[in-house]
Amino acid sequence: MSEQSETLEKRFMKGFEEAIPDKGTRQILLNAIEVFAKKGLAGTKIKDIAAKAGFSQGFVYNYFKSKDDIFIKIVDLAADGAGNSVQYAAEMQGTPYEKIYWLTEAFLCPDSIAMQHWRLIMLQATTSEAIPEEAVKISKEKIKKPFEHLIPIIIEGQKSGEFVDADAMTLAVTYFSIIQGLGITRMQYGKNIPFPTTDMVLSFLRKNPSM
Amino acid sequence: MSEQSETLEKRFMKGFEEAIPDKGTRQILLNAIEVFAKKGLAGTKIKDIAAKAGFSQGFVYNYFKSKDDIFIKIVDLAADGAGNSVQYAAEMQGTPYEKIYWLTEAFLCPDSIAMQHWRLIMLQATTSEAIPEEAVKISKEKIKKPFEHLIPIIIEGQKSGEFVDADAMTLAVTYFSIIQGLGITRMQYGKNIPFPTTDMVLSFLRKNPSM
DNA sequence: GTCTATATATTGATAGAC
DNA sequence: GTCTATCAATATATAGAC
Repeated sequence: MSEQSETLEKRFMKGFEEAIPDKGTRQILLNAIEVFAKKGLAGTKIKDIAAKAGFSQGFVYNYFKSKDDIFIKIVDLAADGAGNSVQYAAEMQGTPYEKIYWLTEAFLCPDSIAMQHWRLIMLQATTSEAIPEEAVKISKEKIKKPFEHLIPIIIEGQKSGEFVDADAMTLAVTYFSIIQGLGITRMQYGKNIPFPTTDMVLSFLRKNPSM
Repeated sequence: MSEQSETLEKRFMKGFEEAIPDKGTRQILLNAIEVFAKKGLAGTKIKDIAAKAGFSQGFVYNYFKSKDDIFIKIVDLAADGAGNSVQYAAEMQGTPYEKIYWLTEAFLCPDSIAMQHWRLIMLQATTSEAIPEEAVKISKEKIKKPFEHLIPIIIEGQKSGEFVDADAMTLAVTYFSIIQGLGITRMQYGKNIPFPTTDMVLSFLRKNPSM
């Protein structure tokens, strides 16, 4: 499991470095992700980000023209990351269940703190009203991609008889909702809380769950 | 379903009126709940709350001594509300599955916008670092009650053979995580998104799901 | 009771020093 | 390149007017 989710982490970081060539910009973004996730957009002060990145407050403005700008960029990257993860799973070798199993473990891996941070930021972008319009627009647009890649996997599993015959979109919504909820629980209570097995998480999807 | 969840709503409001006898204080709190849920603590300005409640900005300070104070009070009420809901389900007549079925419908009822607002505020209280210490303390303390009331239901269902034989605490964590995730999805996409049936939501819990 | 006006503090963003 | 100093804007909380 850890080997596989390292692959996903690496994939994330590789895409990140390609999208953001400049090292200083990356340094600010990486630190801003964590602060935004923990304090929210309005609760985050430029000083917090700067301090965490090891810069002075004013220096941040050499890289970004505003706090909103940093946030929008992160929402953009996070939305891409979610879509790419599912696409990666869709293109794997294996049965539909194996693909979703792998994806689930990658999403919920307790060592992928970064993944939970991305998700909390996407959560703000989709539930908060105190968010720049462009961030809302981006997240609405890019949220489609995970669904577009997950639904074919679900349909394939239904054809092979592995998965229940409910509406595929409903199952996809359910899947991402459950992932979201469990991811938040991970953030709240950390590593050592009783946590369901991946098989248990996915039992809503399977015709004959093995448990 | 709607009849039953009205009961839960009524229960919420009744407890609320008992806890907050003063009408003006309630008026501010009820409006603050919605604004805090949508904008977060830091993103909410006293002016927003005052405007929504139909007061001037300064007038709010006749009822509360600070913004943090309002937030802390709401966290306290929300945490109680969650615990009371599960307690109410535990004390119902019926099989364990019927109790959890009813609770799930009450939690996820698309007309209970208030319920989703409480949950978003509890989410802030448990994931954000930009939150008054007392709110954190209260939520940590009161989060135990829902578990204390849910676990006996689960164990009862396991004894009767309705539920799977996994660790009861793990099942409870899974249950609340799923509720949390689905509740957020409801907030994000509203009423008209494809949504799982309650039976589907609870299939992780049942030995022989009927679907 | 409720509002208006204001003092005080915080912070986002700029510009100039080193 | 990076920081310090500062301006301008916004918000909290208070206090006094009606």
